[in-house]
Amino acid sequence: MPELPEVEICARELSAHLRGQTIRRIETPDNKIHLPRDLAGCRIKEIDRRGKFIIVQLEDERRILIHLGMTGWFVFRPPSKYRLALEVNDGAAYFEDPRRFGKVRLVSAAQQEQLLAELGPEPLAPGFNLRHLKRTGRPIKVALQDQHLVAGVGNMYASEALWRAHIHPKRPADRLADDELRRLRKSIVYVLRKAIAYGPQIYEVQRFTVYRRKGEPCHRCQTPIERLVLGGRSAYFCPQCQRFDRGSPRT
DNA sequence: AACGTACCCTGCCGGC
DNA sequence: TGCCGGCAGGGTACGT
Repeated sequence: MPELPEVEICARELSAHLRGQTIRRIETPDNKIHLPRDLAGCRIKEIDRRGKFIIVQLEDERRILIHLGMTGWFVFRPPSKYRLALEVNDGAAYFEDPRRFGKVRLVSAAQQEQLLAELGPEPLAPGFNLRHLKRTGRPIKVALQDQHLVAGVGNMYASEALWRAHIHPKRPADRLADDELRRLRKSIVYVLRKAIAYGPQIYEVQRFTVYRRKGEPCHRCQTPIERLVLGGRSAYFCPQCQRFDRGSPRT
């Protein structure tokens, strides 16, 4: 499940292969992806990321906005099945996405601005903080995954960051103390940065402390990890380290 | 407005 | 061994 780190790595790889190149041909075998043929001849100026979106900036100020969905990623040699091929003068990028939840669309600069304006702050940008989460009473994990509140955090890194910060996923966001929010902010930045540091190997070297480890021992206290469903999504946590009724961890 | 839920889609897992 | 139902899980659209 691509979240901020995976999307960041994907964007960097795309940049390495496509930046400065001119589009030669676009192929969209998937009937849910539509890109105009006239993109051929257009030069790719820059590739950026905002939240979980990849932004391919074209020379003519149009942008290809890409969301990887759950199973999307790019490869640079033709795979057996792909939803989009972007051929450039020196190479090509192929969009693989078995579950087809990914989205690709061409937008104007103004449309991009409008779409991405609704995203919350970037966790890795300077000045990032979680003070605004005090304005919602939703469970903290649900709030963290709301892209309007924090951009780029999804199910796995939300669980990982909450474990690291000793905070129960169900705690109402508006009842977190200042030091808890501070701890959580640091934990988010830590888990995201660490994942990005893995680089393209991320899918092979991913090591989770709680995510998908139900029943296995907590890395800190050996208590079996538990799973609960929040906002229709799995939350993994250590019932010992992340008490619902106790704000602060024992240090 | 804010929150909960169904849906999209397909690979994979467990049960029989 | 093989089949099959159900689940996971991003975002979004919709109902309350």
